[in-house]
Amino acid sequence: MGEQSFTRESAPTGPPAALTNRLGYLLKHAQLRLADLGASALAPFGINGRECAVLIVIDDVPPLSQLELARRMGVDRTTMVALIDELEAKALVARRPDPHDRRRNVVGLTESGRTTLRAARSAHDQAEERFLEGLPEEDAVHLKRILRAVMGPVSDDGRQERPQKR
Amino acid sequence: MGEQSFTRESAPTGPPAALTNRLGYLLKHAQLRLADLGASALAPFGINGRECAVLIVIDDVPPLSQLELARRMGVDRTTMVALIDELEAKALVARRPDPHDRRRNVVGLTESGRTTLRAARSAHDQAEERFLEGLPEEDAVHLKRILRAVMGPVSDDGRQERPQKR
DNA sequence: TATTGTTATACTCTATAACTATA
DNA sequence: TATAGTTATAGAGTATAACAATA
Repeated sequence: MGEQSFTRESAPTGPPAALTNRLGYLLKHAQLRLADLGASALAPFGINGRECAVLIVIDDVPPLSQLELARRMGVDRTTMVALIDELEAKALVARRPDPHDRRRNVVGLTESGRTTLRAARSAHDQAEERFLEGLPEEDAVHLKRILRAVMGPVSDDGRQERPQKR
Repeated sequence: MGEQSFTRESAPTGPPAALTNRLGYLLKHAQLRLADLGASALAPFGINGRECAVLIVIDDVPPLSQLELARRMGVDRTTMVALIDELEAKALVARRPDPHDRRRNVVGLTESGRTTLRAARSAHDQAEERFLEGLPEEDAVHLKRILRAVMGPVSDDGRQERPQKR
């Protein structure tokens, strides 16, 4: 690992306040910390945050092809192929050729996928609670509201109206 | 580019609310958006966010070796070598061998580095304002305060007391 | 023997281009 | 001719291991 020994006078000093007080630094590291907690929470289920997100989308919307799924999530279709490969190898999703258009694969959750998603979601929610622990209840609500506001107007189906990346 | 044509009935629909309402999603995409704005703001100065962060740390703390710099920023020393290489090629920083310990390189800002940092910092601050525009003044303050709170107690010199990553 | 800077290497993540099969 | 899925390849970004110079 990092194996920092700190044998000299140099204590494990972090970045200066000039850096850590910047909004960009705070956002990035808050995100990293939550992602870390989330990854630990999901690990027992053999999935990572990204795979969990795919499961959520598949679960939430009507049956979609890989390409539609990729567009929804803002990743390109080659990335989606690998993602579905992984999830199919874990037997959490299944590809079915669309009988109406044999070029397309419709992707759906398996029974195991549904139960895994339910449990994973709950574990991830607990991680989120740990992330927020120590905050006054109202601050947790504030945080989500403010983040939604800076992300710009979002239509009913969750579509962002500002250009999104990734 | 993405060249998504949407020739069919499928409008450019985004991820469903089941995903976009999660704190992890909001944090990640807020961070991506600010990073994007920041990158655009810094581009005219020929540096990226990470390089700007290095300049800030070099500017803010007493003269440090590459290794100390790397520790401060939570990157490993091989990454710091490449980072300093870049910044030195742009004549923004200079390596000086430490006369007291000839294994070490003390890194400092050049005159050009100082003026560039000043201008870049100001441009980046403006990007941050654009990111927050549309938010009530108090929400912007809330956001920073809440993020600082979830990041855990931070000592005077900016050192985090919880384990940090990256 | 340990530490600093360096280089070479590998690994992850993602994007681009090209191929196939279908339409 | 265009589209969906796939594969191969290349590019960032970052981590690990090994090496030279110095302590």
